[in-house]
Amino acid sequence: MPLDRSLISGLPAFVGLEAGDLDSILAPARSSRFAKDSEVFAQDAEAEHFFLLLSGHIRVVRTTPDGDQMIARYINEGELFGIAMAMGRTTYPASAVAAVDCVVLVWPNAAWPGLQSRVPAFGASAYQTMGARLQETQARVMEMSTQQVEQRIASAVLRLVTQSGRKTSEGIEIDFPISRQDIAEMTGSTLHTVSRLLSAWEDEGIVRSGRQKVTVTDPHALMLIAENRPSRSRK
Amino acid sequence: MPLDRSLISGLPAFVGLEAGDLDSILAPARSSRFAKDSEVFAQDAEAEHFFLLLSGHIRVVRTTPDGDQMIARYINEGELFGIAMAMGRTTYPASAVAAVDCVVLVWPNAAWPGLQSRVPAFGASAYQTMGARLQETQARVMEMSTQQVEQRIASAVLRLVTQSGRKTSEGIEIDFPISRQDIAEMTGSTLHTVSRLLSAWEDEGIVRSGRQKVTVTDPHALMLIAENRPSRSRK
DNA sequence: CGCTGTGTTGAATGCCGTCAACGTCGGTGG
DNA sequence: CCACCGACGTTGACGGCATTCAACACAGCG
Repeated sequence: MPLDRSLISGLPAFVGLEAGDLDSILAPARSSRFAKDSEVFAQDAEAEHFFLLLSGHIRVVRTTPDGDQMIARYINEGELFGIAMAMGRTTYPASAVAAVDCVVLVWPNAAWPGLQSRVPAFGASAYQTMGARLQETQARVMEMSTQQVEQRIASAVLRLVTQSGRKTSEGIEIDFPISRQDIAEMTGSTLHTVSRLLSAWEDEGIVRSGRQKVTVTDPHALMLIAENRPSRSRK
Repeated sequence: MPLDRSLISGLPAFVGLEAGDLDSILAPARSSRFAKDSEVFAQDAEAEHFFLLLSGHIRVVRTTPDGDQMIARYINEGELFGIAMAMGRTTYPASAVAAVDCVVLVWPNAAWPGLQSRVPAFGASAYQTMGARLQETQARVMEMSTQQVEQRIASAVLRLVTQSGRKTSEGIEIDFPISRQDIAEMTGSTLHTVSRLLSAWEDEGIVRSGRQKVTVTDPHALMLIAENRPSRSRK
């Protein structure tokens, strides 16, 4: 049974496309479910598909030859990922793991050239995604070069709540389970340092956090920390 | 007088293109010279052109709001740069400065859509470039997260000599003037640390370096350092 | 009811940035 | 030609930030 075009018609990447275009895009795709903690694709594996996240959250992880891990990014609903082909690669540069139960659209790589010529806006969208990621990544290099750990962690938490936040009665909560270790791997730090800082922020009333859970109650204060502009009453 | 297609016919980005395609590419371009230390474009300026480096070396520099600088990359001969448009940007995310006297081809942004549809290989080449840079940048984030300063600096020097090296009687020399400060800004370090390490390596016979100049005499030893596999006779 | 994954907190170590002083090279102008 | 000056480079001493090491607490699950 073919996929319904309502699946993707609302996505920012595809606004303004006609029904026929949407059908062309969906024709070679199938949808697939991934349970929490299962792997969508593995680093260095032959890239045979590309993906779009319909629902859930996905963690993109890179591992060094000697076993160190880092989280390259989190994928949000509606984003393309695993587009190795658009980057001119034949293998995936990282692994993708479902942070929660996920539903994704999967295309075989072979569909890429046809899609790109038939629906140019689709190719453009992929390149747009790539450009955005290049910018983010460069901003991250800059952060790592010039900022201290506390500022980097504050920035990372802020990015997470703005990109994947959910409003609750207490503040804005990160929408998926995330451990101290995860935040450490995003910021080039250690779970110990992250734990200490989150505890300190909790004492100051900026965040509330628990097991695999972080809620920001005072985003403005966090922003000041991220920009290294100490508010009054900080050491 | 129109530009001659021999200017670009030998570039890896354009191999296999027909004469007509090359002429189409060159038609909207003009060539321009930039003296050493002059600025090709400025960070945050409106992006009105994109560029290809015909000869020389260009330093791409990002500056933070509070004045910290870092070197995002060096552009080598034959590479596209300043392709903000392909990334969906309207301003340049960094400044570009001639590291030596340079000759560049300059296209107005307005030429982009036409070129891309008339010579699809040209657009593909730009996206290829963008993909390569995304990979490099991600590798750099990884490096900064997991490696110590000595390894990062060793990697940076190795990249410089492999991408922009020139063989001399003593070893492979970086082909343009580069200071300790420059290397520090590439690695998120300080000129002091860079100086100390280069001195130490010189004592071990791995490099020879002088004013704005670095020559690697034992690339293999440097590689061992970059991978943190200490050779014998290192502390 | 133990076991595993997660989180907290204290103490010690060490890398590397910061501060400081000096040396050296190359260009420039008198 | 020489004196001066600024940019670049070197080296030592010190100290702070964050990792490392260690021990414990707590939750969820089989």
